[in-house]
Amino acid sequence: MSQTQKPTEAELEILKVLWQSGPSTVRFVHEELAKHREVGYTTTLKQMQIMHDRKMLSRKKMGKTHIYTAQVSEKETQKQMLDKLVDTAFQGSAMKLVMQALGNGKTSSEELKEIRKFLDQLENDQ
Amino acid sequence: MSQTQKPTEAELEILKVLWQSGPSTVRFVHEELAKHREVGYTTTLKQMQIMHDRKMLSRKKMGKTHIYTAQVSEKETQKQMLDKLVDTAFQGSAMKLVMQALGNGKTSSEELKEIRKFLDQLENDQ
DNA sequence: CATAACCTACGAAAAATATCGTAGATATGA
DNA sequence: TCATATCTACGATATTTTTCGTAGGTTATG
Repeated sequence: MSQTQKPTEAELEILKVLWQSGPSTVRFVHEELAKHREVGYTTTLKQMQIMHDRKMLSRKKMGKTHIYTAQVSEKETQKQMLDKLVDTAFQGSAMKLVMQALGNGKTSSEELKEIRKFLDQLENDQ
Repeated sequence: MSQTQKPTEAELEILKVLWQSGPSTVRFVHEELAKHREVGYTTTLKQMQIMHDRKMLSRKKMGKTHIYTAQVSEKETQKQMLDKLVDTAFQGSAMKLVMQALGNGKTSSEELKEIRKFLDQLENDQ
């Protein structure tokens, strides 16, 4: 049920691309990464091969290239990272984390409304 | 203004102890860590010495031992880690993160009320 | 067909983290 | 005073993560 392993920094960046854009070639992922930082093509390739070994990515041969697909779910990963953060940095209190997250003023009032609705649902379920 | 560096895994565990218990000796921190996992005393010592070198901890000699104090603030670190998480795993949306954080049903209705109050404040401020 | 433009696989090195052994200093107390 | 316990400092080693060079294959193009 639980995730095999927590992704490293570099792995997460790759997953992020795949989550956003869906199944992709190494080339594509690489170009996305290269927009933000200096990195060699073979670095990205190797990274993705390793992730494939670790079953974090699946792949399928299409002509001469491979199409990679994320095998760890975005939701699961989010949950895992979040739980960990709550535990290590927020002494187990999701509330503290939430307040900190909202406290920077970057969340629009539309989004705040959404959250309110969500709270309503939560309380009804109890 | 911003933090010097993001703490590593092991560093965070040490900081956590110091945040919770205040200025402490290596011995004390070590015993706390050892409650949760196998680790040698000199490992903790070395780790804390390195953190001292990196200015994450200050220290003061008391008799033959040192008393270490966290020099990075809990709030700052939380904020930094959170921002990063929002950015890398939640596509920049604090709302998504918040919902995920609250969605596991572990937050009490008292806490949910608190959050509601907090939302009120936020919206008033706008 | 030759050559350029891609692609993969593989191995290895570099860099960052984490771990621990040993030695020497200082205090404790039998 | 001598043995024991507890610290620190230092240096190495181990482990994990990140990076990239090189070789060899396949496809597209002149």
